[in-house]
Amino acid sequence: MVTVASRIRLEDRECPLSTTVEHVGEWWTLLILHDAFDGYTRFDQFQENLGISSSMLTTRLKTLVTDGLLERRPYQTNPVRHEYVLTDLGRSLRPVIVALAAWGNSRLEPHERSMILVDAESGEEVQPVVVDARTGRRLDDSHAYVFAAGPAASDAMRGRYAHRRPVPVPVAPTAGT
Amino acid sequence: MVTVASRIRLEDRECPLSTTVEHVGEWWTLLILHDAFDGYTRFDQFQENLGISSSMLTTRLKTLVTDGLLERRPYQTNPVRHEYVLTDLGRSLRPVIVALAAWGNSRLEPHERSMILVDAESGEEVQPVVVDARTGRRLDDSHAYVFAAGPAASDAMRGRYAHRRPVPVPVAPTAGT
DNA sequence: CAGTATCCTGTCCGATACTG
DNA sequence: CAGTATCGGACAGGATACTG
Repeated sequence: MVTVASRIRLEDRECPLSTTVEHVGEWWTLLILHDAFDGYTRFDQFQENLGISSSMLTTRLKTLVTDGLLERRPYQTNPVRHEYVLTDLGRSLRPVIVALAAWGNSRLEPHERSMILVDAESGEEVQPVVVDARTGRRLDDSHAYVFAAGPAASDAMRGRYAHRRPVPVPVAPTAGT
Repeated sequence: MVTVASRIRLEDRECPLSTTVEHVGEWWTLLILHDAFDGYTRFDQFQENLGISSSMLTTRLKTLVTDGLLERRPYQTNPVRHEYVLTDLGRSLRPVIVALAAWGNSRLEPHERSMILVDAESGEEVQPVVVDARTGRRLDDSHAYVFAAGPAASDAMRGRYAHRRPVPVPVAPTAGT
């Protein structure tokens, strides 16, 4: 019953991963959001920063507004002009963007990084990591945390996690390749 | 000169966000990775869990192996059979998956969640948040942290962050919609 | 400046059929 | 069981042209 219903039918999936991907799955969506986090609000700013075609930008902005991630509001009235600002919901995606960017950076030496996250006051680079809010422990790649069926899990989802064997995450013996 | 070169040319982008999206941008890629984190390693397991077509699964697995996120290795030899296990690089994507799933869950009441991340021993649900590893402070939607040009930033990237105005993240006055 | 409309291409993806 | 090969549809996205 989702309106857009992207190419694979994710509506009938209950995985929260799919839910998120459904909203930010299009490449440009993420990049536009990133622009928004950088303080940009206007059509031409997005267009210039991203090099996106105007037609695509129109489409993506509409989706973002429809999804409630951006709010479109007039900022002048003679010829009416709109700007696009993050909603609370949109802002809540920040950790996702940060995590995504952090992974990209993690594959580079510090001096190779072209975009970093910094403390707004000190200007010092921050190291984004994902932790458990209660314990502060890193979730990283440790085996200490696993996905599991939640309260609202369907039978299918429960079946998925029925396997739960002793070895949670099989890994390749050596590094990559 | 990237081999796959997905539809929009991301190779010429230096944004770490784009880099990540280039690797996990395809819907199935993320979901396959998620399966791998859940301990699944075999073709038919992926296929059954995800409901993906075999041809697509083949393609995606190949990409994942090529990208160094999964390793394909034989687990039996009479008829040779392969399994797909996470490499170190692949495992390093876990925080990204977790962050993505966490956002999906954040939009639901706890009792509505069908998939959660739990402590493997206690079984207690964990609350994934993104923090600065050095200070432990949450990166959330606060204005305390902003993206900035890194050491390797191109002129374009520097230009992008030259604006840095007093208000880092414009927000909608009220909540959403 | 801030878009909309139209055409076109690439490719993601499912469906189906086939193989050792 | 673990895939490969091929077909076709849907749609993201670029390019271009047009509007107030």
